[in-house]
Amino acid sequence: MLDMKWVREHTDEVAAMLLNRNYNFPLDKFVELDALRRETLLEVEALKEKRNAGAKEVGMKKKAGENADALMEEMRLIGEKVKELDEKVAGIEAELQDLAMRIPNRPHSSVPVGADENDNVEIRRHGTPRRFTFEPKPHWDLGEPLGIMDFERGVQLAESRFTVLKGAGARLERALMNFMLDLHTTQHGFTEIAPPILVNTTTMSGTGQLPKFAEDLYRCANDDLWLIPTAEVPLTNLHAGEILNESDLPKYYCAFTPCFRREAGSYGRDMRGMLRQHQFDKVEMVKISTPEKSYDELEHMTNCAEKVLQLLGIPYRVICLCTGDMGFGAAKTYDIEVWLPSQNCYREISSCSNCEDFQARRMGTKYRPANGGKPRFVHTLNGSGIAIGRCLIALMENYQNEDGSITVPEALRPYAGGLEVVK
RNA sequence: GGAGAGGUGGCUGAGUGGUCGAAGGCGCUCGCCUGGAAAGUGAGUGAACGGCUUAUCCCCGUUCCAAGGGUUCAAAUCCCUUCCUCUCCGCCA
Repeated sequence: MLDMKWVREHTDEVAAMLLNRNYNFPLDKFVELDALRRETLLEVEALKEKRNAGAKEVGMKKKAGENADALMEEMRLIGEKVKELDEKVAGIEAELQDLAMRIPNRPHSSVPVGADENDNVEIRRHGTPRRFTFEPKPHWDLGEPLGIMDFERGVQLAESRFTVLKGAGARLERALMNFMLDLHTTQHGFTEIAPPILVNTTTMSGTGQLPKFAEDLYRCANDDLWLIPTAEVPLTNLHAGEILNESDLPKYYCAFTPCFRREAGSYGRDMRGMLRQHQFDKVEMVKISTPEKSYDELEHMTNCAEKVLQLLGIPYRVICLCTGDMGFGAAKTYDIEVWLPSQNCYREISSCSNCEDFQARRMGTKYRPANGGKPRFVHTLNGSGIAIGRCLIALMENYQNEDGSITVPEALRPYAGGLEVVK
């Protein structure tokens, strides 16, 4: 959520920002409603002031043994008017709040302006895609013969976009999880968290998944609970409603969790294999920072995600998303894309974003500056560190051998019981 | 799920209809005291929204004692609903 005052005083800038993001938003209605809110508030507050003074006077008269009937009647009438106006204000505020929650974050000035993914800017590449002496297979043609991936049974147990991992497939999934968690906790200073995977509506709204993106989420119909689409949600909300001390910052959290996404609107895309699943595992990183440090923290967090791929020896590139391709709550986003030989292109495996104070304002997370000033909103960052399912795919495809076996990267072997080759 | 107790400021803890944003204590900030520190001592110490304003300073107003609703001229205090915590019982990985 943006600062309402700022929006009010910078409507031109907001309109331009919405345009850059390809966003359709009724800004005129918002401005109009905001003015009406203040106007009505002024009216009702004046009446309340009168009523408060009157009530006090009634008290004093009664104590003095005087008759206060006329005054009480007058205050009763004011009370009725107040109630009426209070309801009006509440209605306006609810509508205004709902609108405000649907305005996307403002991109940082360093973000390239562009319409879609074609305007994203490549920042750097690492590793050289391997030159195969044979035709590299897609992961589904590797996984099924090896007996480590079962797509049919995934569908049978749930529906399409679910996969069963078996034997070495499941083992590698678990190895990757432990490898990434150990790296981030022991080398990068993150505190490991095991959070709830079901969260309530307030939590889901804090990070911006609600109210706008309910269609993308799985919901528990009998409870006010939703399945998380990423551990960003519980991790970032860990300090919702709190005022932290500056000395407590920055906070580094990471967690392994399954993630659940309905993938509404992606019918037909990446239907084969397990590139795009309704359920997938991920190690997520979250940072809570002061505004001054948040962009340095973004660079560092992106490096932490890259380190995973570097150690596994998988080629990747880092791109900076343009204004039109960025997510709702992000002010700046780096995507990390891994090389997939079967597709002959780079595919997203991690997304690292600085949300600045966008989520903090929704959650109510502030910090008290060390110099004792007023509490300020923190900046929040999140990044995949990294998506495990896609990492498994990338590993399989990049490390495949001509006979269909897969060499396990050395860095992973200690986590896979010494397994060197899956065959 | 059943029975009971309770949810007040950064913490602790008073407050059962009126001048209570809320006593006392702790903590914190500033000052005094001290060679310095402790102890002692004096003062201060919440947030949101709106108005005023060059100003996120002041000042003024409104709101906030788990959340939402109700009663009343007036609610932290009375009533209802929900949520949460604790104790006991039941159930359970």
